[in-house]
Amino acid sequence: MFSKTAEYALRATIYIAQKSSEDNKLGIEEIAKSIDAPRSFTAKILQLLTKDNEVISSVRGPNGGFYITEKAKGLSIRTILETIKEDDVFTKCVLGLKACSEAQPCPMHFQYKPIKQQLIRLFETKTIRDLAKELKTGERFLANFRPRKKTRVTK
Amino acid sequence: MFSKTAEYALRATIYIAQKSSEDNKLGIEEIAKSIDAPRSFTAKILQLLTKDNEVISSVRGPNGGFYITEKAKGLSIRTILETIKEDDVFTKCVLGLKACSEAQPCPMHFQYKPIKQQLIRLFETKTIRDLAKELKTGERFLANFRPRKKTRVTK
DNA sequence: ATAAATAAAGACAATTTTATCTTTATTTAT
DNA sequence: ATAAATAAAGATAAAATTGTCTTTATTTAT
Repeated sequence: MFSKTAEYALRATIYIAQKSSEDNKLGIEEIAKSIDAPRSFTAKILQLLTKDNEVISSVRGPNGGFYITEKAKGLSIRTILETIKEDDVFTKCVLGLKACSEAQPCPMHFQYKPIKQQLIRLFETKTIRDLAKELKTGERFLANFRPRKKTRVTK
Repeated sequence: MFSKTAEYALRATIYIAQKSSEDNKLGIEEIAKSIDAPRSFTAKILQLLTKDNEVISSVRGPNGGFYITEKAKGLSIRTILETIKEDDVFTKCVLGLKACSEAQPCPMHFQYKPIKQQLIRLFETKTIRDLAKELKTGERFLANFRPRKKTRVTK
C-alpha cells in the first residue's frame, strides 16, 4: 500500500510523538533503531517532515534531536503522508486512470468508492497523538521483532 | 495503491475479457493502445499472466493474440494480482511491520482491519467477468482520455 | 574561544521498477 | 516449403526508489 518512505515516516513520527517532548529530544540513532529502519535513510525522511517544523521539530547540537510539539500531535496521519507526497491512495484511481471520475468511472470506481472513503476517514480522523497514546498503553507495538516473554515474577 | 505493473495488468485483463474470445484474439498493439500503456511493457506483463494459460491465453502466429477463456473469466481480481505478486495490500501491515499481528498489533492494526477486510472481500468477490460486463454497458471506461461528446443526431 | 554533539545538506551508490529493443519460436496462409 | 504475422524470450536501458557516506552548519558545554 505504502512505499518504504511512507512506512518509515509513519513509524518514526509515531515513535517520536510517543517518546519525545521539547525537553527530551530523540537522536536519529535511537529513532532508526527503534522503528527498525535504515539510519541515514530515516534521517533523510525526517528532513522532509521537519521542513518549517510543521510536523516534526528538530534542533542541532548537543542535547539536540527530534521531537513533536503538542500542537503538531494534533495533526492527522494523512498530513504526514501529504507532507512527503505519498497520498496517492486517497486521490488516485485504483486502476491508475487519470481520466477516471464520477462522470467517467472505471469498472472498479463505484465499488471501491466507499472503501476509499473509509480509508480517507480513518487517516484524516486519526491524529499523531491518538496513535502515540495507543502505543503507550503497551498494547500496541512499533518494534519489528517479537517481544520478550513477560518474565514471570517469582516470589 | 498499486504499481504500474499491477495497474496495467488489471486494465489489460479487463480489456481482453471484454473484447476477446477464443476465435477473436487481440494483438498486443491494440491492447496497449486501448489501455493507454507502453506496448512492450504491457507485453512483458501479459507474459506473466499467460504462464500456463492460467489467467490469460495466447497463441502465436497469424490471427494469434490474447484472449480469456470463459472459465478464466470466473477468476477473481485478486487472482490477477496474486499471479503477478502484487497482493501485498491484502497481506501486509499498513506500517510495513513484519511482526505486526493480532497478538502484536501496530497502532493502526485494529482500525485498519475492517477496511482491509472489505478490500479483500471486494477483490475476491469481483470476477474478471463482472468487470468486463460493466465495461460493456458503456457506463464504465478504461480508456484514459475524455470521451468524444455524443454527436447529436440531427434530422 | 574551543571542542563535542548533533541534525542538515549534498553527493553518491545499489536496487527495483518501468520501459524499450532485438532476436527467437510458433502458427497460419499461400 | 515459404513467407508473414504474431507472441515469447532475452538483453539492455532509463528512471525512480531505497540506501549510504561525507561534509557542513548549528548548538551546547566547558
